[in-house]
Amino acid sequence: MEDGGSSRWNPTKEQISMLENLYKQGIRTPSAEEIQQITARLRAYGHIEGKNVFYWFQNHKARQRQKQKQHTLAYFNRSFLHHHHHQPAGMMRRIPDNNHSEEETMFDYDDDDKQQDRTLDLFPLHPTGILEGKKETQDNNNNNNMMTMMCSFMAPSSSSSSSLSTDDGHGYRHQQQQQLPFFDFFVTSGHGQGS
Amino acid sequence: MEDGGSSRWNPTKEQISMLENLYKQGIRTPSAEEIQQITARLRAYGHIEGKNVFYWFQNHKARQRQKQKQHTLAYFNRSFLHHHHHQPAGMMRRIPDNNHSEEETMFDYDDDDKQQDRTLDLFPLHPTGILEGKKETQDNNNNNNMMTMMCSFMAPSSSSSSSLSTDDGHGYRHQQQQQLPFFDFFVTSGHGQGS
DNA sequence: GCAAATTAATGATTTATTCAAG
DNA sequence: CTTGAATAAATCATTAATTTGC
Repeated sequence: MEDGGSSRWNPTKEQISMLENLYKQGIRTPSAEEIQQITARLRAYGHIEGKNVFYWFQNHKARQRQKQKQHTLAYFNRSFLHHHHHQPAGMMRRIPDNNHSEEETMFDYDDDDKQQDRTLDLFPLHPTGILEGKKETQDNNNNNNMMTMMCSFMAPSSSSSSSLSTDDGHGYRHQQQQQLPFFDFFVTSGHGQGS
Repeated sequence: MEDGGSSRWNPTKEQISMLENLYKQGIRTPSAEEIQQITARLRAYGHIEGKNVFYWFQNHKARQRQKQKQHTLAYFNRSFLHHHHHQPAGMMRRIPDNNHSEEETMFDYDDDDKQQDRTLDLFPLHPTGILEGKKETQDNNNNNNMMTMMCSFMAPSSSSSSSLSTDDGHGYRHQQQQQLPFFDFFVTSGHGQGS
């Protein structure tokens, strides 16, 4: 398959590179808006959707973490095997022979809860000045929260695709692909953010 | 608070009852469309959104499972304490004194992977005949998959709320509530399902 | 009876694990 | 074997039950 009906996103070099940059800059769990903008930017380099960005950060974070864990483990082991517990007092800092330029230095990857800085303008590229007048007036309308957001977009769709009881007459439900979708839901009637 | 600005969904008796019925009928991980319809139905009994239905099934499934595990454990223990390993040859079947009408019988709750039947018309109520002509032509357009679905609804929103680099000028990013949203993403430009 | 204090349920989010395409 | 995609497990947080002292 060329690129058209690929079942899974295949990021381009540029996209990966930019995503990694964002990651290095501290982005871990981008918000809805961030994902939107990131996606918009990366689209210049190839087909991409918001979910891809979302997943990418999920996976990258997780896998960096487990890589980190392994390295820490390895370090401990090696440390013990060679010159047993001669730690120079004060938590060790770095894997001696770790020259990977990708990982954060030992014990230095900030987990989400650690109030990471994220001091960045996400793209060192032409910042299209959009979205300037945004104060932190998050007081009432922090509809950053997806769900809520999505809900105002989708309609109950009473006549789109599959029926609630796709029965086929044999009493069996056709398991289309492998399992059931995912977190597929959303949808609410127009209740807005009443009151 | 009456019901207006509650931060979390508070299901009514009827809603819970109906959800439990659906669960008993075999629903575990409803698809996007199913959630939509379920939500629509349950809305008759009070405010509710798709995500609530989604979460409810997630939680209920998980918690039934762990309840099940505990019961199984309890059974094993009791079994061993009273008449040690005198299993009548052929995996035991049922907890003798288990009269709960809620749980499935021992070892009988079907996990998602077990090609559950789900033979049901979700609501024993007036089945509104909607969505009849639906063949299992899921071959190409199984846009059952949210993500994809959502993506066609939302626009890049280049001027809605927060900026990508909400910098405030101090180089700090305002942590508005407690953490970052959730699985907030979606959004793509109109790429449809162009083959 | 009735609130403040505690505990139990359960709705909502995040993290870990698994599955499968390339 | 890497990694995108999806689900399940663990966790957090808020609301309802329940208890307790008055």
